[in-house]
Amino acid sequence: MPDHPKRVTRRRVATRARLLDAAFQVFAAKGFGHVSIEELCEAAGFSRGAFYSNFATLDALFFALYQERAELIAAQVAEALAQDGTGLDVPAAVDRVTEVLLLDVDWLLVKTDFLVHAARDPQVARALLDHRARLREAIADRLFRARGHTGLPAVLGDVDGAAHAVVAAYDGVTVQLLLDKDVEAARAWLKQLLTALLTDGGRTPDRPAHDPA
Amino acid sequence: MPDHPKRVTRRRVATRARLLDAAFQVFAAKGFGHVSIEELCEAAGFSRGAFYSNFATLDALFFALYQERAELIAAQVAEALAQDGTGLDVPAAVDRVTEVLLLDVDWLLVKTDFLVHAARDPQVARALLDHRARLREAIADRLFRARGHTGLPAVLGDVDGAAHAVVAAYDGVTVQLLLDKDVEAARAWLKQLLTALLTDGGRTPDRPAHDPA
DNA sequence: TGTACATCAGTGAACGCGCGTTCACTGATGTAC
DNA sequence: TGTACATCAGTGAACGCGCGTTCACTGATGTAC
Repeated sequence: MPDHPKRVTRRRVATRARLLDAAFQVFAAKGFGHVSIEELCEAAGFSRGAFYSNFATLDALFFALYQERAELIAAQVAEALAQDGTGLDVPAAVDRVTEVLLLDVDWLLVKTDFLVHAARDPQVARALLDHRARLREAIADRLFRARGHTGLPAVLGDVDGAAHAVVAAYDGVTVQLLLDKDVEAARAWLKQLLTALLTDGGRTPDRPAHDPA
Repeated sequence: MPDHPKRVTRRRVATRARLLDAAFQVFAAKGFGHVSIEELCEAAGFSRGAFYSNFATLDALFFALYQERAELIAAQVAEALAQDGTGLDVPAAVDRVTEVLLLDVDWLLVKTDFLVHAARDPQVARALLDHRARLREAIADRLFRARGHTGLPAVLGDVDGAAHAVVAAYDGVTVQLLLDKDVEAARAWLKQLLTALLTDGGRTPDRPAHDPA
């Protein structure tokens, strides 16, 4: 790229990255809204001027942070879903996705902060909804590949409905996890929920382990 | 009660109530963490001194506010569940509970603020977990009364597992509602989810309306 | 590869305001007779 | 029911700090030759 309409020095890139990394840590620990620009800069090892040189407001930084991390997670989920190309082994896919989605409690904290932020700003909500839609599409595609091999409960409607349900289950389990901080229980619980939602009832007489958390 | 170990004047009670009401409005509008004591007092029509006369910190007020409202909602849910004494008409109970739970978006906003707050403070998390446990118990009781008449999917484990699932579905739908603000869609969607979770599969060939939001 | 120059990115001091917190005061409320 | 008194609850001014924001400056980085 010998074309340089706007030079972006590598120094700048590095500073921005360090600011975002520090922001993630500090936001996770104290919550967006309880973090001052001063604090953030100190955590990143910069003076406050560095912040203003890179972002207009704390909100802008938070938005950039969310975009970056959300992209990353989305890619990981897509990978976990693509892994088994045949689309036949739904339980295995559920396992893999569950691992990815509930890997990092700090991310869930920051994500939830971002949710309450978005809930009060339509622009931000738009971005979050878009991201969720992409996630859902990836899931729906996967379920579509598995159709016929797995009986989706008709009450959920079609494959899109089922994808919606998966996301809702994820969100629901996240809430409990944020309170009890028990990642293992949350994973087991999410797997159970997804199984209940994606298979047609599972009225097997033998019961799996239950009552998580 | 002629016994007065600590006089609580009615003036004090009224002031406290007005502060809490104002707090609910302002927190819903701007989010806890973006509200100053100054702002809150102005909204309530008091000077800042009034606040300090009634609460030690903003956190303390928020906690009191949550307790108060949560109690109220819990009572409403319990009522909605008790309404049909026989315990046979589960779909009707689902409808009634759905109405109550998704009645007030402002409450969902405040509740979610409280969640992110609780996620970073074990004491507060404890209170929230207790409240959720009470809700779950009420639901489990109700499902227990309906046992035999409705086939719970075995994957969820027992009645407690199903109650857990109901709460998770509620939380999941709440997230979507906070973003798209479509209460009607959220209600329809929650009903569908609960139906899928509480009945054994519903593999009826005719599909209900689907793909909300 | 080296040097001279231009531009950029982050520094850190300075300013000022918003707001948390305190407290002496006073009007309101409750009590005693 | 009325009056005098005591206590309480909210007032609002004052203090000061934390921090958002700006900006002249300088060391770092990139460019040209």
